[in-house]
Amino acid sequence: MRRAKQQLTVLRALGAADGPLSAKELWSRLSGTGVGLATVYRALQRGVEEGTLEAVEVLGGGVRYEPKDRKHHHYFLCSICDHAFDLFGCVEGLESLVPDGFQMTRHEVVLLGTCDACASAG
Amino acid sequence: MRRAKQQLTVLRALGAADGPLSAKELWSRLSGTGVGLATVYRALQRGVEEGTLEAVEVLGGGVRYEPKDRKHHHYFLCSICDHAFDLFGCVEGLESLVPDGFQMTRHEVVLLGTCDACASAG
DNA sequence: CGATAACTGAGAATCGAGTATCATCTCTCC
DNA sequence: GGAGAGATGATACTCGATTCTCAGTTATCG
Repeated sequence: MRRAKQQLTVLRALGAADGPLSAKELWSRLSGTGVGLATVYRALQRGVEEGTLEAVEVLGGGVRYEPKDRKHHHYFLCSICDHAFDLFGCVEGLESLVPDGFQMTRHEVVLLGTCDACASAG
Repeated sequence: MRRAKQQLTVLRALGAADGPLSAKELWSRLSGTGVGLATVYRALQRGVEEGTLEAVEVLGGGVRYEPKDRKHHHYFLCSICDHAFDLFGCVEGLESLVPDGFQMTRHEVVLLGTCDACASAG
């Protein structure tokens, strides 16, 4: 039986986000709930172990986490607020970039720029 | 006048590489020359300040450096040897991924998999 | 050669991210 | 209510990357 109430709070906040969040980012969204940073890390670690979360690396520093049930997608990283937004869709023609003898198993695409909110505010 | 002999050694090694190198990676390629890690960092920092080098972030951890004179390109990151290789060419259709209100100024593409050497060895 | 400023390597110091520890708290089951 | 496992928050700690410090070295110019 799972009694981890605070961890659920953490996972719920992560599920509600519009993109992958870092531990710190997630923690700051929980200020007011009294959840400690250690608990955030515990929830994330556990989620990854149980296979419900995925640790992803976008540019711009550390690891971010998001629910694993999402389809293949990429990210838009806002250079002002440093938040990563999920994008939908993908691109074609990646195979043609692969050099002879190399085997591509995965690809990542990151778009950088300014998000809606920051563009309006700026 | 520039008298930094060791720093030139560092920059030359970086220029000869087939992709961006991290400070450590670069340093290990200089083992035998007696160049210290601090000097590698100094050369990189100076190169960036002078505009001849660029600090780039590929996935897989830290910052890597490469000469700034190279054209727009992307990277292939080998998950075995963890080396990043320059790729030539780019992809189309990125604009269609950008959500309304967002402004894209840059993009990064990283292909992951196994490089030629590691695939043969594996 | 001799003075000076730049450069160098080694190791100490710093910084941030993530982890371990521990005393306390709280479910759950009886 | 009481016992015990699991959960929690604060904080100390670890670890790797980078920067700083300093004493010794070296290039340049006269």
